[in-house]
This record gives sequence, structure tokens and C-alpha cells, in this order.
Amino acid sequence: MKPSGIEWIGDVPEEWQLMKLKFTAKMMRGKFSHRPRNDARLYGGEYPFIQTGDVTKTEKYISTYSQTLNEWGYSVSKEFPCGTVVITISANIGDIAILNFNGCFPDSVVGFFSNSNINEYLFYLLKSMKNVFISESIEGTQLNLNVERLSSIKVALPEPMEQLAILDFIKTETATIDTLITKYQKQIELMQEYRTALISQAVTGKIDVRGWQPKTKEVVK
DNA sequence: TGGCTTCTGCCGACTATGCC
DNA sequence: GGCATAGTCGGCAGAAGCCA
Repeated sequence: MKPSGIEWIGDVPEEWQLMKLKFTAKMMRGKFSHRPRNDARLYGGEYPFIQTGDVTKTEKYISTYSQTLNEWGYSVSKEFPCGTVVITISANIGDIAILNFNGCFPDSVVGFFSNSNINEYLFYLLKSMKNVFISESIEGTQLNLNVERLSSIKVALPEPMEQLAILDFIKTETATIDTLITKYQKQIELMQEYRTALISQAVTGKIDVRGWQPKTKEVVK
């Protein structure tokens, strides 16, 4: 292990590379240069237009969108390719998602794109850095993270083969956790139903509580 | 090369929404 | 209804492009 020199990371394996975010993949900022931005003449075409809200609502892959652009709208915006990892940099800082199709973005979103498997690894990496992004943001009426600050944030990257191994680990472990969450949620629902039924039966006289005594608690030494 | 125009990105402000 | 937060928009400053 070696010290990364980055406070929030601490020590990292010797072979991991430390680099600024801008060197991990091709970095692009969205745009929407037309004013006013809500000009109806630019919308309603065939090009998906994704706002920060669409990113925020997404767990991992962006597969739906609320607006589309026509040819004119497309010409004033910026299209990110399928597979781009996107991050919101205005208002709601540091929400991450992966684009599941080619789509256009406004300037409140930045994209990272690489042809290698690094896109998915980057997704998990950036996802874990939300607090870092927030702390790097400029605080005005609301938080804003500009491209210069974002691109200068340092990260530690393993070799591509190790990235794949880490991805496998994350997928396997999170699948196990998701299964457990589903199982316990079901149990919680059943307990809530039981509680409701119990209350109902008690207050309607279906249960005879005469002679009932509260359980005595064991004294913990 | 300097001045004008257009474009781009940053950031503050406004609006919508949700929660208490 | 009031407040907090989220989401989007508009204005402005600086950069880039264009032309004389």
C-alpha cells in the first residue's frame, strides 16, 4: 500500500494510478445555448433531451426521458454517446448515471466517456464521491460545481483487469444485499399487517386482554 | 490588430414540489 | 401556510470567431 495523498481515499495499493478526473476518460460538458431555454420551437423532435432531474431519478442506467429536441434544438445542444457516465453539476450536485442511448444534455450536466470498460467502473467510483463533489462546490443561492474544479479532483485507478474484478465483486455483493433487502421488506410488511390486525382486534374486543400482564424486561448487567 | 458579434459556461434567482 | 430543497432558467462576463 502507498499513501494516495488524497484525504478521502487514504492508502491505496502500490500499482494503482493517481490522476485527475479529466484524465480518466474524455470529459464533455452539455450545452443548451438558445435563449430563452424554454422556447417551444426547439422541442418535440426525435432527440432525447435529459435534464438533471432525469439523472437524479435514475438508479444506474438512464433509459427514460421527459423531453425531446427537434433538429433546431439538437443543433444548440450537445449529444453524449450511449455509455457516457453523466454527473449533475448544478443545484443537485454529484448525481451519477450511465446513458443507455445517445442523448442531449444541458450545461448543468458533465459526461465522461471511454471506449473501455472504465465507464461502468467510473460510475461506481463517481457514485462513491458525492460528498467530495459537494465539498468542492461553490456555495451561492445553491451549490454549483464548475468543470475546472470537477476535472481537477484526484482519483485512484487500478489496472483494467483489476477494474473488472472489482466490478464483479460489486455486482455479486450488491445482488446478495438486494436479495436480503427484499426478503426483510417482505417480513416488515407482514409484521405491519399483523400489528394493524392486532390493534383492530384489541379495540373491537376480539381479543380478551383481561388478565394480560406486560412481559418483564430482563435487567442487563 | 482592433473592434464588433456571437457563443459558452458560471452562478444567482425564480419556481415547483414536498414535508411538517 | 411556511419552510426547505430540488430543478430550471436567465443574465452576465469572458472567450472565441469574424471581418475590415
